[in-house]
Amino acid sequence: MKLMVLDGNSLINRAFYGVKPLTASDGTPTNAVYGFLNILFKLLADESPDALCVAFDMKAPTFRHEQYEGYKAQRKGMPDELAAQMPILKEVLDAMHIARCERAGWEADDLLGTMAARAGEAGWETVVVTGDRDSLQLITDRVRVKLVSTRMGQTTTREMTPESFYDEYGFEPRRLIDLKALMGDASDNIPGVPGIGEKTALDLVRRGGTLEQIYQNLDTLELKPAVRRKLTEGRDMAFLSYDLATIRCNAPLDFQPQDALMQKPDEPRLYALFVRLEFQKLIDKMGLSAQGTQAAQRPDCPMSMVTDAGEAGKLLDRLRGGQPCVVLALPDLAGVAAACDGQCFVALRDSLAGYDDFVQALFASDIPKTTHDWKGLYAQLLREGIDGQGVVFDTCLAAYLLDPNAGSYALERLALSELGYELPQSAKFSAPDALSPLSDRQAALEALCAHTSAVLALADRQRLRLEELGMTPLLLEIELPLSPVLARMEREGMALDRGQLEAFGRMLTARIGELEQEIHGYAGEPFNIGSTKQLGVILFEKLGLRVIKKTKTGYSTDAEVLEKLRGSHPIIDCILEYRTLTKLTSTYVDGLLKVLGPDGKVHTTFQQTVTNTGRLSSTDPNLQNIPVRSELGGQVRRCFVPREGWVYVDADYSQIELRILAHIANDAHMLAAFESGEDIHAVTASQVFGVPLSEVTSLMRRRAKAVNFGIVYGISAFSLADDIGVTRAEAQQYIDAYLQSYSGVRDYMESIRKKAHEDGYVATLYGRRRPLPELRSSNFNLRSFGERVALNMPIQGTAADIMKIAMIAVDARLHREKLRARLVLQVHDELMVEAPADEREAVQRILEEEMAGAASLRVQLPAEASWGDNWYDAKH
DNA sequence: CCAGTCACG
DNA sequence: ACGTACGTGACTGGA
Repeated sequence: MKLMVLDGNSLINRAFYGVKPLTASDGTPTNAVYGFLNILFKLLADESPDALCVAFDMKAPTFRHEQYEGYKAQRKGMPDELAAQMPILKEVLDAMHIARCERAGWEADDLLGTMAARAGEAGWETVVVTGDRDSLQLITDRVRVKLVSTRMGQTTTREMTPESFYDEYGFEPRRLIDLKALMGDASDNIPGVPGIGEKTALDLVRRGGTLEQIYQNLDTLELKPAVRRKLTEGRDMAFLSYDLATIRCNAPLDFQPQDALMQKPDEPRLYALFVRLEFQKLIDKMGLSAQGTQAAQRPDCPMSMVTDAGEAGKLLDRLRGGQPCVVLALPDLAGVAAACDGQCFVALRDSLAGYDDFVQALFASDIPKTTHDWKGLYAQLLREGIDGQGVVFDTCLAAYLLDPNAGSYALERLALSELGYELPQSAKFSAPDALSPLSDRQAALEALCAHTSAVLALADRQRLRLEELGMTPLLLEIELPLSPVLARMEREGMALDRGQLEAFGRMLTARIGELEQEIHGYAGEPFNIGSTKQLGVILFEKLGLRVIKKTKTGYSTDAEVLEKLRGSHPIIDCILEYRTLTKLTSTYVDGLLKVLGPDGKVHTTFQQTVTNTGRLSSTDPNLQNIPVRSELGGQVRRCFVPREGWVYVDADYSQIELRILAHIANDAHMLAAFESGEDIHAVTASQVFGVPLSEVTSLMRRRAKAVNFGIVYGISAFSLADDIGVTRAEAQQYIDAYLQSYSGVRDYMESIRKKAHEDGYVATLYGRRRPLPELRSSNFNLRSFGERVALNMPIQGTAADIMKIAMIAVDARLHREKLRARLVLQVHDELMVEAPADEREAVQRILEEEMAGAASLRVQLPAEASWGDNWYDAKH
């Protein structure tokens, strides 16, 4: 039988510092509880113990060792955000029916030791879980200790047994007490022997054994005189420290391991708790539901079926000019639901004569409508040949604007977190067979109505919030009008020359085969080159190459490492080429062929609610990362071809991010540099290196370019040095010189940091926000990350806003001028249009004008258009 | 399902 | 003294 005991304080501490700040909507911090539970679930999965108990420290009314008053007196109090989560964790554990253990005046590790001892007497084995190395002294044949550490949300546990302990320390676990008695422990306020540090203490314990023995043999042990003197003088301290360091296994517990047997959780109670804490992932994972709880009641929403043309007409009249109604559609537009005034009307294609007319009148009109995922609905309408209009609000886009960090905007989730009630799964009505005669049609329609009315309630709340935050224009003038543009781009797609791509693939495959032979030859054995684990063994163990960098799981073999190993073995060049080629085949050749449709085109999906900065992203396939930087990679772009007689017209912004930085920082020098039309990196080089523009070398320019990038990303000397291969001091000099020249940028960097700390968020020129809970973290790394983001997001985000404005304008102008040309792609600072050859010049002009004209800043935002018969040529 | 790697801006 | 650049998505191998 197996007992698992957890050090609650230690683990929640690790979780708090290791998991990025999370709060429920009401501001309750939840990250530590969340992190703790994740650790707990992982442990349960790994160990499946028969019994489980979590121990907590409890402050003693008086100090435990009054002889030494300093003890624990100065241990730093925990931060408020952590303290607030302790009672929550205990509540969760209670709801999970997990035993807890605390005793006034006893620390968690004493309780762990005591429980482990009792379990041992009862013939059980014990797994002690903690983040604290002190507990390693508890290790015996029956007691293992798992050491947990968490960083950046990743939890790693290391298991320590008597053997592994000995391997690491060179003595038995119990001797850890003697070690600490000698060297002390600042974090636990154990004084130790003054003047004895880790090195000496380790040596003493390895050679001398217990503290007792060391002092008995003080005269015979071979010791430096100074050490002998310190030991003699520090004798009292040593024995006091020994007591302090000893985990006491005699806490007054009447504990038997059977008392802590695993039990089923109180599901309704746990569900309610998790809803309050907004732990949707855990709710899903544990399959919890509201059964029997009093979650907020979903308001009733009476459903009426629209079954004849007369009713349909009356409904349309009622909707015209009224408050915006919520519209949701079934797959293939098999039915639509429209909700207003707490009522839900449903029309189905198979039960309403004149359904198509009704749908047309509803959607291709200015009847004011609210949607949830307007891009998706617009695409559905397009497939039916309807040009959707009149959408004045979208709860999915609004939720994204209100919290771009949230990750998912599924209605079920939003209803739970914003409205406090549970919604039936949308699969109930959106599954392919939801309306088939075999299914519960009534249930499906009721679920649809429930969703519709949730959108109605959600929209009311979001409207106010957006207004308060000044983001209404962002929704109404940018995101909402962009959705149809994106939907049409996706539908348009881009044609691929299948034959050419396949031929390229065959060429790559042939070469990959050769390389594989060669690599296996060098290695002296066949192995899987794609496995970093196997590759690491070959390179660093068999061939004995230098280890440059490690990952948390083993040797690093990334391109940067291999680049440094170049020349030390011919296998390296082969591996680099192998990597490049396999990447090309698997991701680009095979990957694109896999999603190439029967129409000979790939149709990407533009994600409008994914990034934290306001950019778009592209999936299935991702067309925003098609190779361009390498010659060979360019072959893939050559396979993207417009239809016969058409061309691709491509335009990109020149240095949009640096220009936006110049504007936001209002930096006179940088503005002047752009005004002059000179090459910005060269100008920067001239400033940083203090040479006339004409004497800037290509090396200087390259370094200055890296500085410019660094500034936009929230620079540090360390990373810059790493990037351009100079010393850290040199990199710092460059940065200093840069900030001296561009003092406006320097001031901006200072003021945006300050403002971000004060406000807890940053924003773009157009008011798009990114909350930065990281800035309130007591974790240095997280906080630094927050500060870099604070610098970068306004720049990257403003560029994204401007590009979106340009897309809407380009699209509108192509239509207005009755051109056949259509937008097909956006790659952050680049737009591509497919145009009939005779529209080419007009389209070039439109792209350049609308992109440059999308914003008026203190700098121009020039865009340059070019064209070609394939994507590669269009860009050059 | 995660880690490592690498493609893009 | 910390450990480092911002934003994405797809593929592979291996728990």
